[in-house]
Parts: sequence; structure tokens; C-alpha cells
Amino acid sequence: MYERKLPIQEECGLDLIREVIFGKWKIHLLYYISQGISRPGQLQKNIPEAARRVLNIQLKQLEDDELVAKTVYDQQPPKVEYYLTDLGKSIMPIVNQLGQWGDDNSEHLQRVIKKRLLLPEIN
Amino acid sequence: MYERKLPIQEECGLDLIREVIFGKWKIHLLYYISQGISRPGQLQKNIPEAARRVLNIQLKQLEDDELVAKTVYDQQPPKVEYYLTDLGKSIMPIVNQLGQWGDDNSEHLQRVIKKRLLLPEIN
DNA sequence: TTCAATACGGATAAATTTATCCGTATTGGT
DNA sequence: ACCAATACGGATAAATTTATCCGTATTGAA
Repeated sequence: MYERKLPIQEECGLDLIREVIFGKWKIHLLYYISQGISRPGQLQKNIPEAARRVLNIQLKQLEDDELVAKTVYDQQPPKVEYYLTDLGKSIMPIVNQLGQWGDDNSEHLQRVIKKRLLLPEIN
Repeated sequence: MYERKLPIQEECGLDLIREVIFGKWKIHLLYYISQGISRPGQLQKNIPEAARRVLNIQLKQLEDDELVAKTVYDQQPPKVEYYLTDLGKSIMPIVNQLGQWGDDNSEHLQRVIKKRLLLPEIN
């Protein structure tokens, strides 16, 4: 178990939203869940680059932050369905715009990302 | 100097935008620059929680990604001014909405963030 | 002559996040 | 009997990001 050592910033809206959506797969998860892809196994199939363990962790965080919630069916084999809370729904317009902006500018973005490999330092 | 080992995802818009704005202070920097706070020293004063070194690194990344650009005045003491590129300007509506959403939901967000301290595991 | 203001970046440590590996448990199909 | 499908999470390694510390260089002001 990991214990945070540095304080979390919560000065302004940008700090706060960063805390809940800046995870490698969080916006993807929100997106797919909003599209009705609700079961963990399905989400994983849609995000094959992500390790299942990581998806679980990020789903848990989204759940803790109350952007999503889940229904656990009492059956075997297990069945779980995630859905967006009202708060989660309210952020979807922005998530969709993020994806749209990325798509609209994909040429540019792919170019600058490739350029990074040539740069002397990255950090 | 650091060399990346894992591949960068660039499958979809959400991957791409993550690459350019998911840094601890990037959306803040974009916001303040859009507000006309253009000099590094001023940006630092507006984001006192951030280490200056980190702001420099993230400004450099924003510059490499062509969301911002800078004018270097040839004088002493040095003077530099950052400004948004067209691409940077095009993302501001979304950045502003992110901040707005965070502000609008600040009570909720502060509550869930505080709750994290009580949770058994974080990762 | 010493210090403040200005911007930048090397070197390295620390913190955090993500990845990998593997084990739990149950039902039904082959 | 054995395996696939299903969801979950412990333990730990690896990768990445962020933080800390300090040094460079120049002008003008006290």
C-alpha cells in the first residue's frame, strides 16, 4: 500500500479536475462507458494497449471520485456493469471535445510526438 | 538525459491530446498565458506551488508541441514572453471548460479528494 | 563590491504512476 | 477431469514524472 507524501493541490478548478481525469486511461474509460461499453472485459477489449490491472485501478479511482458507479450482479461467472453518475455525465461534453480536438489535429500531433524522439532531452 | 522505453499511444484523439496536455502544470500554463501572463517569472508567481524547474520543463514541452511559442528579447537582464500559437488558442475553449467544471464541482471534488486519505489503498 | 532581478538547465533524488506476474473463486461446456 | 470465461487484487518491478539543489551569466542599483 502506497502512502502519498506530497500534498494535493486544490486551489482552483484546474487543480481539481486534474486530480480526477489525469490518469493514463481515465478519459478513455469515461468515453467507452458513455458509449454503453459497460463491462470490464469489454472495456479491456476496447483498450487493448492497457494492462487489465491498470484499468481496474483507474476504474476504482473513477468510482471513488464518483464519476462512475457499478452494478455487481450476484451470479457466476461474475458480471459487473459500470455506468456514469450524473457528475460523470456532466463531464462528457468536455471529454468528447478533447477527443475531437485530438482527432481534428491528429496530423499535427503525430508530427510533434514523432519529433520528440529526435530531441536531445525529454526531461 | 532520459530515453523513453515504452511506446507512445497515438491511436485516437484521446491518446493524442493526453500526450500534450497531461502534465501537472500544463493546463495552468496555457490558461495563464492565454490571460496575458507571458513572462516566466510571472507565471511562476501565479503558480507558486510549482517548482520553477518544472515549469521550465513543461513550458519547453508545450513549445516543442507547438501549443505555445516565445519571443526572446536580446537584452539584459533577459526577457522572454510566451504566447499561444493558433493551435494553442484552439484548445483554450476546452481548457476553460475544464477549469469551469472543476470550479462548478469544487465541493464535490474536494470531498472525494479528502476521502482518499481514508481509503485503505490508493494504488 | 555585493546583491537583486532575470531566464535557463545539469545532475540527481524522490515520488508517483504504470506494468508485469500470478493467484483466488465459480459455473458450465467439452 | 480440465479448461474457458468472468472479475478482482497482492506483490513487486519498471518507467516516468516531479522535486530539489545548485551553478551560469549580465546589468544596474544600493
